[in-house]
Amino acid sequence: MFSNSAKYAINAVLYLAIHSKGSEKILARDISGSISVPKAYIAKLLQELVRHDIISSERGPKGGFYLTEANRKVPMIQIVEMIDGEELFKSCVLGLAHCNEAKPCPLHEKISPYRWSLLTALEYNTIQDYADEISKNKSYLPQ
Amino acid sequence: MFSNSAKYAINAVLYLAIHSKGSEKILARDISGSISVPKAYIAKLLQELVRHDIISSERGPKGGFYLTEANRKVPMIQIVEMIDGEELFKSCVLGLAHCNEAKPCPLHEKISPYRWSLLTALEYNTIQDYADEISKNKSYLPQ
DNA sequence: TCCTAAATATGATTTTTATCATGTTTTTTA
DNA sequence: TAAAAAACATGATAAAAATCATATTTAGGA
Ligand code: FES
Ligand code: FES
Repeated sequence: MFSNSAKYAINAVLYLAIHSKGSEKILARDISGSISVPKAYIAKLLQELVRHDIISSERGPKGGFYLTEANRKVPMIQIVEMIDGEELFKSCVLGLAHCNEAKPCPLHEKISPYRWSLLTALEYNTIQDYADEISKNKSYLPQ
Repeated sequence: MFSNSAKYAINAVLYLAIHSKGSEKILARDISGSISVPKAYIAKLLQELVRHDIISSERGPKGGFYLTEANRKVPMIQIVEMIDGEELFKSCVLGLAHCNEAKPCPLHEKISPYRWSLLTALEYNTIQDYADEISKNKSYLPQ
């Protein structure tokens, strides 16, 4: 479904959302440990998330990663699309040029309503929305 | 979702189901051309499908690939599992040890209906079922 | 101002997946 | 019984994804 990188990025961002209150900063090292992804790997992903304005960072001692209010309002889909691209939900599961209502592949009818609802769930729910669910123990993070 | 190999295999098998009536055999070369996958690549996949009793073949001149009645009754899921493995539908999309109803990850609720729809569509429908839909122009194959 | 701790930039390596190639076996047919 | 046409087996190469490494820049604090 998602690439490893996309999974890791989602985990990292949600970890941040839950653990960095206000301007409290979290180190790449700590995120790495908590979500069990090698530091060098997650660091690279975090840097790209910063470049795309999905999370925020500060360098130097006392630096680290954190989320602004604006960051918290970013829809989840942006994390996925940053890494796996926009085609993920738009391409046909069997390889038709584009998923096509008019000339559907054999699996289209069975899956597209559910696929569409997944897409909208990622489009209309923000990082904060998902973090809230975790805080309320309605869902859990890996580890 | 599926690997390229799995997509190709599904396409190849459905092509076979539609074009090989009875004991009529289809060449790897023809399948390759029709579904736009390099011959050497699809040939390798076809051979593995034969080894798993999902399709049938005969060597030599007048040889080729075809489907027995038994082959036509094989559920689609077998093609996918042969190639992408059984974990595809059982593993958590965010990396929890296993997809878990009791302790779900933040995306579980959103994604489960999609995955479930895909899984059941593949488990409860046979190769022939899908071929019939295509023959009745209710769905189409790539290209 | 200098040292240190952090992110950042960049690129190298490894692993996996996708693709290509080539020789071997089987079977039909002349 | 020889030639040809097909699948089959095996492995080589290429491309992409995942992982690791290292030098640079920035900012805080002594
Ligand atoms: S998923 Fe194949 S056409 Fe929509
Ligand atoms: S728990 Fe993550 S997909 Fe079910």
